[in-house]
Amino acid sequence: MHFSSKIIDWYRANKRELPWRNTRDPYKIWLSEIMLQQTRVAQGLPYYELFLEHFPTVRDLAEASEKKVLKLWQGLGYYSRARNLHATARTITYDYGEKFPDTYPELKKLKGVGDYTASAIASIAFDRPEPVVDGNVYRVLSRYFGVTLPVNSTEGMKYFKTLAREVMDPERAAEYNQGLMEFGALQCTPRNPGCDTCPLNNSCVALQKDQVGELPVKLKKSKVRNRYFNYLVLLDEHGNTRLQQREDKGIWQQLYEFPLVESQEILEQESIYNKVEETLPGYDLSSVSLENEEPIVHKLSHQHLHTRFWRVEIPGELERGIPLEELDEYPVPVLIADYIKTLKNSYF
DNA sequence: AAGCCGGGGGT
DNA sequence: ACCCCAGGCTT
Repeated sequence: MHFSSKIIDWYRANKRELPWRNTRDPYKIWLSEIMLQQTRVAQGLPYYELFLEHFPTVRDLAEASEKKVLKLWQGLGYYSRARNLHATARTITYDYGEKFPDTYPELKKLKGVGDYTASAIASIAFDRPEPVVDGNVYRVLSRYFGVTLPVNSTEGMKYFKTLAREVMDPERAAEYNQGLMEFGALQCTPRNPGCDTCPLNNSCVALQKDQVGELPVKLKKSKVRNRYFNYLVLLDEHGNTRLQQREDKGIWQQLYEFPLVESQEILEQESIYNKVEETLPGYDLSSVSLENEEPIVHKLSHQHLHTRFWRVEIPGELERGIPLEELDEYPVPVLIADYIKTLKNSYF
């Protein structure tokens, strides 16, 4: 039996029941694909349900504020996905008459829709014979066909895309694509793959050559950068604090955080005092207290953020203050959300 | 081609 | 500590 047929048979017997598999609505397919970029099904699933509750149609999403979209996205990471999702919802609604494009090249023009996602929507929602190549597919194909080309090199990406197209079943693209990805997620896993029970174990090149553990080949990984964050948590006598919005570069664009002092190394208390003096001239520094002596290390995939929170008690009423009760309306990074929880516990 | 962009879970 | 996840965008 052929590769694609075995994948589809395996899929029919082993597939998970997932909400976006019970629909051909391109809006829902698109939403699920954006959310699942670099994200596990288990992590993305609750967000998918949440978004459909708040935005049943693409128009509902288009008419929402970016702040609300980011708030609902909070915790899922890679926030440019949320901003692009919102922008594309508006494009579909206001420029495309609420109708999704149904071909690969047209889909790929949408913000946040790259090669993978355009292929996924074209095949799953519209039955186009477009092969998808995601992290699962790289792994399965490199092992089964014994391909040692680095999957994240330009040459490798072209090769695997071509290979995926050659071995796909164009008549059953939707099922084949989803089956191949599901197979990678559940059977041909990164570590401890289920080769013993694999329906392809009599023809898998990597298994025959004992190279399952070495495939797929990937090019290096970038180094982790250390950063030192000091957040000034202003608190006035009315229980107001202050947030500021992060700008158009770097991490957490458009999300909110407390006023930030960043430094190359861990700051001495003296330096923080100086910063407070600059910000609030004549301020009584005896009301500044360090919340956590041991920095909280918030780990992103490419940065470690060594973070201290300083509580700054403000006499009277703060300008541009936000009541603590309203803090949860603001989209914030997980690092800030976690601190806000403890802040509220200590305050109330 | 390389770097950047989150957060969580598995090993 | 390191790897991976239904990748895409910018430089």
